[in-house]
Amino acid sequence: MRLLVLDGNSIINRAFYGIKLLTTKDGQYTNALYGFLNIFQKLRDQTGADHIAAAFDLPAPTFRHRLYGEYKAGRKGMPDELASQLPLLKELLTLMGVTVVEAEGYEADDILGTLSAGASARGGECFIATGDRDSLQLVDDHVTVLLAATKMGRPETTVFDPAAIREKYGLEPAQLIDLKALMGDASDHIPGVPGIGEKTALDLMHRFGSLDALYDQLDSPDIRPAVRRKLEEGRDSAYLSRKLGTICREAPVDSDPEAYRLAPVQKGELARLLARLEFFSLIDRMGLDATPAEVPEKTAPAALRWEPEASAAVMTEEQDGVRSLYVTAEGNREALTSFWTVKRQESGDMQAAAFPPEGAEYTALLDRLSDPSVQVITDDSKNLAAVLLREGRFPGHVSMDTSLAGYLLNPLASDYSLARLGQEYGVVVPQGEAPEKARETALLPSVARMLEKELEEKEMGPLLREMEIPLALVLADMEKEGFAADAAGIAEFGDLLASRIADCEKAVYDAVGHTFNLNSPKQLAVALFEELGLPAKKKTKTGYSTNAEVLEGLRDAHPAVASLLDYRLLAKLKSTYCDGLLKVIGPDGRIHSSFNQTETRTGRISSTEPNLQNIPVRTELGRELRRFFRAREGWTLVDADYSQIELRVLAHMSGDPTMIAAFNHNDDIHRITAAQVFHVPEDMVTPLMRSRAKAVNFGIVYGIGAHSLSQDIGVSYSEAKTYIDEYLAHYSHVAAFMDRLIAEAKEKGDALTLFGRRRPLPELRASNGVTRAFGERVARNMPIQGTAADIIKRAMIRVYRRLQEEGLQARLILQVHDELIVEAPRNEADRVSTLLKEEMEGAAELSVKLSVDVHTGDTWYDAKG
DNA sequence: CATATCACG
DNA sequence: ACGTACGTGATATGA
Repeated sequence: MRLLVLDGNSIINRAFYGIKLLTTKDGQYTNALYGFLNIFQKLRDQTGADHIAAAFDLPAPTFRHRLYGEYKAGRKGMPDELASQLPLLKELLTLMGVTVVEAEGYEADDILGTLSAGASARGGECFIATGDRDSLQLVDDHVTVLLAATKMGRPETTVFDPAAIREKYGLEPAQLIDLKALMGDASDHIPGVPGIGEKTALDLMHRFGSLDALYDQLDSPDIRPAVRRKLEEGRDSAYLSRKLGTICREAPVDSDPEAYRLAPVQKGELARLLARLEFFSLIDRMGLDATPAEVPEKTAPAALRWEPEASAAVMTEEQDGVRSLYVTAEGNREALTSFWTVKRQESGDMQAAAFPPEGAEYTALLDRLSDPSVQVITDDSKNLAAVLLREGRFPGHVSMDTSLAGYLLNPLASDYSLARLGQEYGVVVPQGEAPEKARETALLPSVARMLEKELEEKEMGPLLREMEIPLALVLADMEKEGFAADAAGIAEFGDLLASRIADCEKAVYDAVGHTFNLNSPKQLAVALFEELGLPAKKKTKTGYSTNAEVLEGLRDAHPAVASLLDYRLLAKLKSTYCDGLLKVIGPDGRIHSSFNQTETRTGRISSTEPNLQNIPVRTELGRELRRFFRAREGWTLVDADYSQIELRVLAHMSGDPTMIAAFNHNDDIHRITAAQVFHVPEDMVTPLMRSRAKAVNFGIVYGIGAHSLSQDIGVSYSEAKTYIDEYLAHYSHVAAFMDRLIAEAKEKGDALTLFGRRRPLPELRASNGVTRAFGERVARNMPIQGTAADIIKRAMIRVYRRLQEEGLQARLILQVHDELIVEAPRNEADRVSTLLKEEMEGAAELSVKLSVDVHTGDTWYDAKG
C-alpha cells in the first residue's frame, strides 16, 4: 500500500505563482490548475501510489463570516485569480479518483499529519507532497516528504526521508519542532525566541537535543551569557511556539489509508472539464479519448466511414439552390498537394475522400473549386488558394475559413487547426479506421457551422468575408511571387562583415586580456562587470544585463565597450541577415516568405522564414542589405508607405479637432506637437524638441507611462510627465478617448478596432496591478494598431483587385505593416504608382486624409524614399 | 526549450 | 516583491 497525500493549498499556490497567468477564452483563470496537474502526474508516476488523498485548508467560519456571508472556504489571503481555481481543482481531483479531504477548523497540514500517522501505524508507505518545510517534522521510517521547490525558475522536488533530514540538519525529524520553537518562522507567525536565529538555534539543538533539555541546563557554561538571557526572556514564547509549530495528528478525518484508494477515473466527465479549461494537451497525455457528452445534436457527426476507393463521390451539399464544397488541402510550395473533401450523406454520416493530384477526378475537383457559383468551405483558404494558383486556376468563392474565423473570434489562441477548434466547440473527431487527417477533415462542416454562428453574434461576419478571406488570396499570391534576392551580393557583403567582425573580436579580447565567447551574455557579464569592474546598471532574471542600452552608457568607461557594440551590430547583420537570407533563397533566385494571418493579437500579419518585415533600415550599414532585394530584369519596384497612419487613426477615432486640424494642415505632425507641448511657434522648434515630441506621439499610441518616456528620451521623470500632461491638455479629446477605450474594454471585455476586430482582455480583470496596467495599455493601443492593420489589409485587397482589373503584370510582393511593395514591369511603373496611392489613400474614409508616399527604384534600397 | 538580444513597424 | 511603452521573429547560448 502506497499512500500519497497532497498538500493541496501549498501545491496550488506554488503552481499559481510559478506559472504566468493563463485564461480560457471566457476568462476563467487556469494557470494554477495546469501547474497542479503537471505536478500531480509527476508525483503519481514517481511514487507509484495506489492511494491518493488531497488535503485542503478549511478554517472555521467566524461569527463575522456567518453574519455577512463573506466566508469562503480556504481562501484566506488568496487573490481572486487563484481562489476561482480552487473549486475546479477539487472537481478535477475527484474526477481523477482522488479523495479530497477537508475538516472544518483544520489546516491541510493537520490532515497530512493525521493521514501519515494512520499509514505509518498500519505499516504502509506514505508520501507527503508539499511546498512547505513544516511537514518535515512528520517524516519517519514510513513517511517521506517530497518537497517541491523552485530553483532558478525550474520546479524541483527534493526527497526527505529521515536520512536526508539528518544530513541536512543533523537532527531527527521530530527535533525540527523544537528547532522551530527556538528560531521561529515569520511566514507562519511563529515567534520563536526573539534574537535567536537559525544558526544559534541549530547549534543549541545539536548540543542539547531538545527544548526541554536546553531549558533544564540553562545554567550550563556552554551557553553564552547573551544567548542565555534571550532564552530566559523568551521561555514562554518558545513553549508557545512549540505548541503552535506542532502539527496536529488527530484531525477528524478517516486515518485509514484504505479510505483513499484511487477510485476509477471518470473519463467522460474529466475530458469534458479539461476541454472546458482548454487543456487539450493534457487530454491526450492522460490517454482520454475526447468524447465530451455535450455534442450539439445538429452538428454531431456520426461515425466516419472511410472508403479510400470511393473517390467518385460528389462532395457537394445543396441547400436552397446553393452548392457547397467542403475541402481541406495539404502540401507546400515544393511538394504536390492532395485535397481531402468531405461529404455529408443523406443519413447524416460523414465521408472523407482523398484526391491525389492526378487523374480526372482531381481536375473535376479543381473545376468546382474555381466555380464562383460553388461556395467553398475550408480550414485554410491561403493554402487552398496557393494550390489553385500553382495549378494556374483562379480561386472561386470561399464562404468560410475555419482558421480565420477562429482567429477573429479569439486572436489570443495559438492553434486554429480543425482538431483544436473541434475540441473547443465540442465537436468530436470521429473514431474509425480512416487516417487522422481524413477524420479531422470530417469535422469541417460542424466546426464551420459553429464558428459561423458565433461570428455573426459578434458581428464579425463581414470582417471574415470581406477582409480576411480575400486577403488570404492576396497573401498566397505574394508568397508565390517572392522577392528576388542577389545571393552573390549578400555573400560578398557577408564576407566583408566577417573580416570586420574579426577585427572587433580581436580588439575586445586585447582590451579584456583574454578570449571568451562574445555571444554569451553570461561570459560577457563576467568579463565586464567582474574582471574589468565596470558598473552593472541593470539586471535581468538570470544576471546582469549587457544590452545595447547598458553598453552605450559604458562606452567611454573602457575601450572594450565600443568594439563590443560594433561587434554586436555586425554579428547581427551577418548571422541573421546574410547567413539567414542565403539559406532561404529559392532555386528561382527569389525569397518566398510565409505571411501568417492568424499570428498577431492586433490583426497585423507576420512574416516568417524569413521575416521580411524586419530587414534593417535604421543604420546605414544595415540598410545596405536592401540593395540586394531587387526587381527582376526589366522590372522595377514601387514602394508605397502610409505617412503616420497610426496617429491619423488616433486623430480620427478620438475626433480631436486640434489633431485633425494639424493633419489637414498637412504639416510635420511631430513639429506641430513640439510647438504645442513646448509653447513655441512652429518655426522655433529645435530638432531636440521635435524628437522629444515624436517620442511622446509614439508613447501615446503605446499607452504611455512617464517612467518609460523618461527612459526613452533621457529626461527626468517629472519632465516626462510634464510633456505628457501638456500633450493631453492640448489634445484633450485624445485624453478623453483613451479613458473611454479603457472603460469600454472593461465593460465589454474586449478591445475593438474601427472595423470590429476584437481582442479579449482578460488582463483587465487581474487583481495584480502590474497586469491590470498592462491590460489598460493594450486597451489603448490595440484599437489604434489594429485599425491601422485593418486599413492596410483593405488597401492590399483593393490594390490586388485593381492590378487584376487593369490587366497589369505588376504584382504585390511584400507588406511591412504600413508599407506595400509592388514589382512592376518598367512600363507599368507610373500607372502602378498612381494606382497604389489611390487605393491606399482610399482604403478608409477618415476625418483626416490618409497620405501615402510612393517611390520607385531597382532595389528596395532605392525604392524606399 | 527558455532567455537575452536586437532587427523591424 | 514586483516591473516599467504596443506588436512581431531569428539567432545564439546554455540548462
